[in-house]
Amino acid sequence: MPTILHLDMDAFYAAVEQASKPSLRGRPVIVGGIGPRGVVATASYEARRFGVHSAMATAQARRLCPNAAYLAPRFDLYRRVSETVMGRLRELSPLVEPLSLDEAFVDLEAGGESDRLAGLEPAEVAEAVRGIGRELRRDIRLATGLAASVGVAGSKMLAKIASERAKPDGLVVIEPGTERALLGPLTVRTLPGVGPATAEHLRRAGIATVAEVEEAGEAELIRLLGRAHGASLYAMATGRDDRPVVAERDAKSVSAEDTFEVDLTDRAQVRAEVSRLAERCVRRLRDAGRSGRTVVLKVRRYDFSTLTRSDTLRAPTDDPAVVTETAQRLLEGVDTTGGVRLLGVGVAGLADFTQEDLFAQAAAARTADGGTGADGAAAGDGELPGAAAGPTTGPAVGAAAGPGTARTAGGPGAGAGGPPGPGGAVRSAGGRWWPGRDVRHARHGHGWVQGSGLGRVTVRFEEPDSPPGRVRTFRDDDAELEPADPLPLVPGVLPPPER
DNA sequence: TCTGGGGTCCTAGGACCC
DNA sequence: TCTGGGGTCCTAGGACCC
Repeated sequence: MPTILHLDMDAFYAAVEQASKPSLRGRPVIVGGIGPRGVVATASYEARRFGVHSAMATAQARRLCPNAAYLAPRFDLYRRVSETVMGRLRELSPLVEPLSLDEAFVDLEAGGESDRLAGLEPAEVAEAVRGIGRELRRDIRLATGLAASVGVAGSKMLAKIASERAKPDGLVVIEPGTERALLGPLTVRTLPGVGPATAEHLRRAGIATVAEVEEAGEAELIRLLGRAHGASLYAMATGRDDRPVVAERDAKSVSAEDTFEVDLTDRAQVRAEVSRLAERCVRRLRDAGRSGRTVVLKVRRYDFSTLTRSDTLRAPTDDPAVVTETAQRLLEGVDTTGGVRLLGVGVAGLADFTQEDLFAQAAAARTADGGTGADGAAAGDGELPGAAAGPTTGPAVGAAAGPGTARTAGGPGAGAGGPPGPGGAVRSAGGRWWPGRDVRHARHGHGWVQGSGLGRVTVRFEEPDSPPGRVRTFRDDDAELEPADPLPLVPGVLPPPER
C-alpha cells in the first residue's frame, strides 16, 4: 500500500533566499561557498537552465551563469523554515524521519492519518493519500511560502523516486502493481547506494538499467560489489525495500572542518587551525549533550589526497583540552609538506552522557562502595577525561586566526546566519558584509548585502513582503549600517500586500 | 579558478581474547 | 610441535547521501 510519503522542498536554500529577497524572484540564484574554492549547495531552477547544479565548483557556475546572485548560505534561517515544515509533517504522523533540512519520510500508517486509510481498497488508498499530499503541499506553501514536492509509495525508495518525478512543485503517487514496470527502464543511478563508482563498476559489467540489475541476479551482484552492497542492490532493483521509517536517530559522530582559500604551509598555522577546529567540534558536541571516545583528525593535502588519523580514549570526553591535545598528537604523525588544503577534527564513538555524568557516576561508585559496585564506572576510573590529559587549560585558540588566515568558510560558513563567530576571528570572502546577509540602516531600513569590497558595501533595501527594492552603496564602516536578523518570509509570498 | 561540510555505512586487516 | 575458529575492538580508507 502507498503509505510512505517523501517530501522534498524545491531548490530549498535558493527558494528561501528568493522568498526573503523580492528582487531575486524569477532570477537565477546560487547558494553555496562563494570563495575561490566554494561549491554550489543549491541552484534555483532559473540557474539550472544555465547548467548549474549542486556540487559544482562555484567558479564554474560563475562562468556558466555570471549574472546569477551568488549568496552564502544562512543555515540558521533554513533551519527555522525547516522546523516549520517538519512540524507540518508531524501533524500527519509521529513517525517522521528527516533526512536533511529539506527532506523527510513520513509513515502515514503510524499516524492519525491511518484512520483515513483503514479498511480501504488499494485504489482508494491511493486516492486518499493523494488528498493528504495535496493538503500537505498547500499547508506548507501557506506556512512558508515555499514549494514542496511530494511522493507517496509503498517503500522509502519508491516514495523518493516518486517525489523526484513530482519535481518541481508536484505530487506523484505510485500505485501498487506498477512498481516494476516503472523501475525497469531507469538508470542504476536511481537506486539508493549507487553513486559514480558503483555505476561505473556496473557499467563495465554491462549493467546500466534497473532491469539489468535484476537480470544479473543476486549472486552476480554480490560477486561484483560485495556481500552487503550486492544484496541490498538486488533487493532494491526488485522493488523490495522494507527499511522502516525511523524517527530521531542519535548522531554517531560530530565534526568540524574547513577548507582554506590558500593551502597552509606553515606548520605552526596548521597546529593553530587544528586547535580552532577541535574547539568548534567540542562546542557542537557539548551543545548536543554528548561525549565521545574516538578523536579523528582529517587532513586534505594540496593534491587533494585525504587521510585520517584517529585515537580512541579509555573513556568518553567532551573536554576541549583533551580533544585538542589528542588532535595535536595525531597531527604530529602527519607529513604536511607541500601544503594543507583542508583540516578537520571529529569525535566519534559517542556516548549519551557528558563528562559531568561520568564524574558523578564515579563519585557515586566510590561512596556507594558496595562490593560489586566497582564495575562500569570504575573501569574508566583514573582514566576519566580531564584527569587523563596533561594541561588543564585549553590551547591558545585566541591566537588561532591570525590576520593572514584565509578561510573559505567565510562568515556564514561557520556561523550560518548567526553571528559570524565568536572572538572576532578574521573572516575572508567579504568579512562582516558577506553577500546575502540581512542588514538594517538607520535611515533606509531593512535590506541585504549585495556585494562589498574596496571599503564599500552595496545594499538592496527590501523586505520579504515589499516590492523589489533599490540599491545604495555605503562606506563599509558606516555607523548607520548594522547586521540584522532575517525577517519572516511568509507575508511577502502570500497574495501581494496592499500598499 | 576544478573539487564544501556535515554525516552514514561498509570493508579489510591486525590485535587480542577465549 | 603445529596451529583452531569465533568474536570484538580498533584503524584507515572509500563510497555514498544531502
